[in-house]
Amino acid sequence: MLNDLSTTRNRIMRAALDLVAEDGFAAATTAAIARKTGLAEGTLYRHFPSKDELFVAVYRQLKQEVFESIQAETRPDASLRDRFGQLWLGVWNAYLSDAAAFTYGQRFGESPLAGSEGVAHEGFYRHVAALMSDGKQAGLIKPLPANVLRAFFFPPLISMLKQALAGHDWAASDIEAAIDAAWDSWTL
Amino acid sequence: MLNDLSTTRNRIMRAALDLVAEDGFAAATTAAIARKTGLAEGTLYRHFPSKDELFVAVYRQLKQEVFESIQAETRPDASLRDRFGQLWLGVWNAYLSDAAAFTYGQRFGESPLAGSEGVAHEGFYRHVAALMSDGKQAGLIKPLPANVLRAFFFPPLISMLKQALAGHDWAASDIEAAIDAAWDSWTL
DNA sequence: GTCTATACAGGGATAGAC
DNA sequence: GTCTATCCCTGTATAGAC
Repeated sequence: MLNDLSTTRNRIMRAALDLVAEDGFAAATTAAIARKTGLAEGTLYRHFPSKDELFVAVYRQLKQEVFESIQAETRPDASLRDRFGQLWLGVWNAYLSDAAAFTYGQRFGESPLAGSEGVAHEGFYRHVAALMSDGKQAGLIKPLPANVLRAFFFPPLISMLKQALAGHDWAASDIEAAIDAAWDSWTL
Repeated sequence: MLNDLSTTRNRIMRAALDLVAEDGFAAATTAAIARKTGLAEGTLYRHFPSKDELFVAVYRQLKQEVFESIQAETRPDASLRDRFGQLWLGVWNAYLSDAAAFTYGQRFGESPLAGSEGVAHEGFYRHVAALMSDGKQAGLIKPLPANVLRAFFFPPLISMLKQALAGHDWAASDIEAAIDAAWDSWTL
């Protein structure tokens, strides 16, 4: 995620992301970002109007790239259960490949900057919504509100990701079991 | 939570909690805390050695009070399913009664200050562990690692709480359904 | 125990030369 | 586009009187 460092703008964004992931927003000062990129502080303001807007731009880019990465791993013609598993693993793999990006997302989400910003990508919600609606129509999935079902999909996944990125080495069987448990929470 | 305002120390802690909940850690400056309590900035340092230690003290107090509140709502002699539901509702009610305390906990958890600090109360984990172990022995609950099962208990609950405190009005049936879904994710 | 006053550092942001 | 220099503000923390 955010791995194209060919432009100065992108290098600034990546530096901001890494600093926030390492030591939080308080540590991601303009001085620190300038030092990490090798630029002067003044130069940052040629690329972003303010520090806050830089942080928001990073978050938007992050959401977009995670969404694209997940799209690539998903086959819409598979069975419901397989689509469910593919989506779960799509999110899992996307974030597992970039711990700093994951931590940035978590911290941004709890920061006041998140207020105006949507938490997840639009297309992403549509993706999950389609899965739920197909499953309800097939009589497989509980007729519950979308936000109840979502609460049993993403949050447990995020919780396990946090542990993975904190050093926990999940067994493949645990991953499978987690997908099963999520599926059990959704189905009749 | 943190509602005993009889001492200056407690009033400082509550002010810090409220400020962080309202606008994040960056807004909880010594000046803001002093203003909110009606004290002088210098006085804060007669009660806490540093601002960081104040924040940590608030978090510890919070964990302790949530734990006690949950203990009060739990009957150890009930059925497994009932104990499960009581625990779920215990956490739910504890945080629902104090939105600011909940938000403080979330923000603290994503801040670098959380690094050294345990996320949950010790007695709390023991409580959940007993539930799981009894359930596995009874052949009711899946023989999965504790951290997998926990991922399907607290994170969905927290997710629904966040929505509730953001203004969403959950139907009683949704709460019941959520507890059922969590139970389904745990059981064979 | 609480106040006033202040030291000191570090933060975001801008001006203007190159 | 980038750098240097600098402004101005705000933040934490301390000293010392009351």
